[in-house]
Amino acid sequence: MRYTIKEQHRKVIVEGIIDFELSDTFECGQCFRWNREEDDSFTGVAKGKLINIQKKGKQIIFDNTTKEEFLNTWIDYFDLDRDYGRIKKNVAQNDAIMEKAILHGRGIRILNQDEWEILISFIISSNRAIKLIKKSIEALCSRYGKFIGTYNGKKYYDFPNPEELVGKSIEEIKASHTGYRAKYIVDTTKMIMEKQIEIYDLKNLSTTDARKELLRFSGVGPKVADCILLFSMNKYDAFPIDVWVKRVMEYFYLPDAATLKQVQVFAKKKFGDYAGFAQQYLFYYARELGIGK
DNA sequence: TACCAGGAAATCG
DNA sequence: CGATTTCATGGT
Repeated sequence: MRYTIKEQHRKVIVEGIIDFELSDTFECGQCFRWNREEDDSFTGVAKGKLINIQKKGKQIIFDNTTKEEFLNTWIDYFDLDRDYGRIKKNVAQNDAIMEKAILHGRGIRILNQDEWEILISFIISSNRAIKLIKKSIEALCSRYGKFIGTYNGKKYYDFPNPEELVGKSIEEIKASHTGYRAKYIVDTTKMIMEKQIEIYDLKNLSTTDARKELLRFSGVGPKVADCILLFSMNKYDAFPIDVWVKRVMEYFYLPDAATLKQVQVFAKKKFGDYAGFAQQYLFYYARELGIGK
């Protein structure tokens, strides 16, 4: 797929990107640090950079960046060189339910996010509402992350790296409203600093082996491990099962009160190597439908 | 007020 | 082993 790229005054204007909608991509549950502005653009920090993105007709405008950064960083981060048309065709098969879910989330792209940030973010996510997860992560960033810049009068901070978190007490971490997960964050940060697990090498392992390693971290269980694999390691056969996905699978495909194992086996058989994409379409669709409330 | 939230760890049988 | 209970905390 080819697009045209123009640069002017710290703005990069791109035409020709298909299968990419900002709200679908930023609100399908894979990320926590992108926020909608009043003009329906989105502002966020990723890769240590602060940008704002807006869609205007056929154009997508990346503000506060350069053409070089777009080519070197944002194409990869937004997964823009992947053919989502082919993915959607494969996931949809002849399933009317999946076709509806895909239509609703037609503009989803699975971001290539930082392993460490996703590790800590999803440890924080366990058993909490998304609004509160975002609140905790922002508190951690503004407290311990580097100041990146200001946009629309709002200050932005990078996600703190392991060096910036290590040595903080459980009580200090708790000040970011993490509750009992503070201990998991402290312990996991220590494991990273001691190089007990090389988080940035795990993507070179098979999904099964990388998952096994992730499960050694404090606060990482099956669901969080699958999120890390899918959202930061290109492991698209991972299928994270949270309360929403479990409910939507029970609603459409399986008996009520299905076990996690049943859901997992069914998803692997039905979606195979594309399970992660299917999961995102289903999660986003389930939340749209409000299934289970 | 009671219940629930993108679950995991500890404990039980 | 698999199944059940406990764990902070804020929103509704």
